[in-house]
Amino acid sequence: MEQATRRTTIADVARAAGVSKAAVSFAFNTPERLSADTVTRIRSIATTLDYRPDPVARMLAQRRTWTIGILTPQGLDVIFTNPYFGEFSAGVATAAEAAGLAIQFISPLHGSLTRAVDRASVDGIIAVGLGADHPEVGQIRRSGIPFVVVDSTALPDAPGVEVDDEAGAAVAAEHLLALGHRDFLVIGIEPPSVATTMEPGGVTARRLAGYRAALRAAGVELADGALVVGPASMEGGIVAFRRAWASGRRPTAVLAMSDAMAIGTMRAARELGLRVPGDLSIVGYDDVDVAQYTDPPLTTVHQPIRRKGEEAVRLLLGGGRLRDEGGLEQQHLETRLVVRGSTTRPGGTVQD
Amino acid sequence: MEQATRRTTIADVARAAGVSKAAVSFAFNTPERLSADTVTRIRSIATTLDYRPDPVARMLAQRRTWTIGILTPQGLDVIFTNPYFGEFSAGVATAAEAAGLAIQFISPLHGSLTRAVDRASVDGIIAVGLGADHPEVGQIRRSGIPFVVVDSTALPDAPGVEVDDEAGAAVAAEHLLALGHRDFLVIGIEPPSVATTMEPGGVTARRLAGYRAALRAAGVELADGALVVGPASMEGGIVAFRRAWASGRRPTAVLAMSDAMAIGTMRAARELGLRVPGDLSIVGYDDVDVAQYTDPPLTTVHQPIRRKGEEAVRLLLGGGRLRDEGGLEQQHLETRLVVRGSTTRPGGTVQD
DNA sequence: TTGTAAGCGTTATCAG
DNA sequence: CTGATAACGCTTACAA
Repeated sequence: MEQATRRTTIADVARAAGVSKAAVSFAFNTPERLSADTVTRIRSIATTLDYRPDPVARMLAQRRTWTIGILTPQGLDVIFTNPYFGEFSAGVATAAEAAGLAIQFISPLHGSLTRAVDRASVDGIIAVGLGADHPEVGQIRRSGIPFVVVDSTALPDAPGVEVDDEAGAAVAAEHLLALGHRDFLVIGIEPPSVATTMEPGGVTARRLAGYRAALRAAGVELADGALVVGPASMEGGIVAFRRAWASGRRPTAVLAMSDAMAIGTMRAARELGLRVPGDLSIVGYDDVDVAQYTDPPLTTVHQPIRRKGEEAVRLLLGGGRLRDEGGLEQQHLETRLVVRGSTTRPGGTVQD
Repeated sequence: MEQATRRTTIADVARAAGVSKAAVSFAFNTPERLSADTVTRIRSIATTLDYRPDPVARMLAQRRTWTIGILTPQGLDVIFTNPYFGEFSAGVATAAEAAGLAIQFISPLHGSLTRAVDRASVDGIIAVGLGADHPEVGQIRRSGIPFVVVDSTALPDAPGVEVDDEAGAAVAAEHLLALGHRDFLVIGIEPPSVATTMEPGGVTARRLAGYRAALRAAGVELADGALVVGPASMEGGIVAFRRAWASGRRPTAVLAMSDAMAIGTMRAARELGLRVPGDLSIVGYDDVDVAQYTDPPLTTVHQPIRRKGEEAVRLLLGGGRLRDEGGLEQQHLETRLVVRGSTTRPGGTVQD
């Protein structure tokens, strides 16, 4: 990966045009400061010489990279294949592009997120799903780079965009309860650092609290072993459900904390001879695109994933709308239940 | 997005340690060139001052960005939500991370890919799905940045990684033919630039050629209007199938050029009251992760998506294994048919 | 309207 | 073995 020929620099153009480097710079960045024909002359020469300003030199001089970073504790390989992240990133990308900003993913480098943060050259950071236990936020704070957290109510002292995870979870449980279900299995998300699965403030803990609250209000308790966790992937859903089944659990409904896991559960259940939703009702979380395409289509808790990304960028750029007394900008987005075909009453027949 | 306090520079550390900037640099990059205790002293002072080398300054001085770019003609919003791209990117990311390289997505900026290429600061580029009509490859060539093309047999004079699209397509068609199908609908991919859908050398053209070859060998011709195209998404699949249906086509089997479109087709068919595969057999292309999770699981042409990404990085880094007489490094990967549940004989009963 | 020159924070060259 | 000093390519006061 070696450069072949030296590329044209601003000095080359300046020399060829018989002007100073500053003039060339002006010709592109602030043409109004130059006479019209100097501009055209310089530009035409630049074109001839195939001059393109070196982005790195420009970044150094301006001390701006025109790039925002998306920071996640997961590896890039899981990020890129996870539909939730995909839609979130799409949201970030849309807003970033509109602002002329590039985006860079900051993900553990050789196992170290800290190192990755140091090596990243960005003007701002959007941190996704960072638990309170992650030292990186301190690191970022110290570095003075503006940042916004997403899905991290565990960090109430940082600007961020959130969704009411607990309420969303409660509505999901209430739906199942209303259908008559009493015997549940909840499938939770295991964060990258296994030790912190139940970390207070984590998504898993928040959603679990929501499920529990709704259940309790209906006088039902979650049985022992009625919570299994795994990675937030379809495979993770399969494994989790099989494990629960193997350990003897026979729920009539499952509350999955992500659509991917719900889809995995659907398959695992089917392989076990269960019909969905006839023998087993399933509700997911997120409402990613694929949720509409499963068979049956997935009942799930919708959250505005793309908008989360867009709002995060807006906040980072200083356009936050909400600002509480502490000067903290936070954006709270709504969730809602989308009832599709994967839920029915216990022992109910398959409906369309 | 403004920096708060000025960050510690190498000069600060040098001053505090009473050494030159060069010494500080050595302490981190080539410690063996310094006496052991100078190194420890400098490092400890650096830690105290919370010094972290500025990545941009480093890039400028080294004239290396330690970043490779993934170039695509599609917008980031479609890239990030497309499972094929997701898996490909995951492959690139894996290999890049191992080599200590970051990755950057180069996608049309305000509609211009050319501009995006200019603004990207990367050491090498992996161009995905670039047609021969894209002027960007000329641009990149001229810039002297090393590059590799993927999915672009249209550019035989560039190093690249390919898959035998035609053969894969042929096998898919043969499978359906062997089951007894004679009436087909093929659902093709419409590239970002609509005008070039049938551009010679494009994926659509290549796969279509494969389908046709197999069909012809069996003495069947594709009827008029038996090819519909759309964007490579689930939604695109829905729309395409509905359009074909509306125009009166009643195939017994569909050959979809992407799994996403196959999944969309599956749903559209179901909504039209067709059973899959009973009334309609469907075979996809790619074998993305979700293909295993549809109901029925999707019969599809497998291609090693992640490996394509990994090989592309390897090629870019100069580790290509194949090298033809022209010194051109190319990697040809295999496809294979994966028969799952979405295909059966015409009018056949649903099988498990 | 245009030119000069001082950064920006590193790494690399080359004396000492 | 160590340390000045000059790049690196651009932007931006400040002068002219």
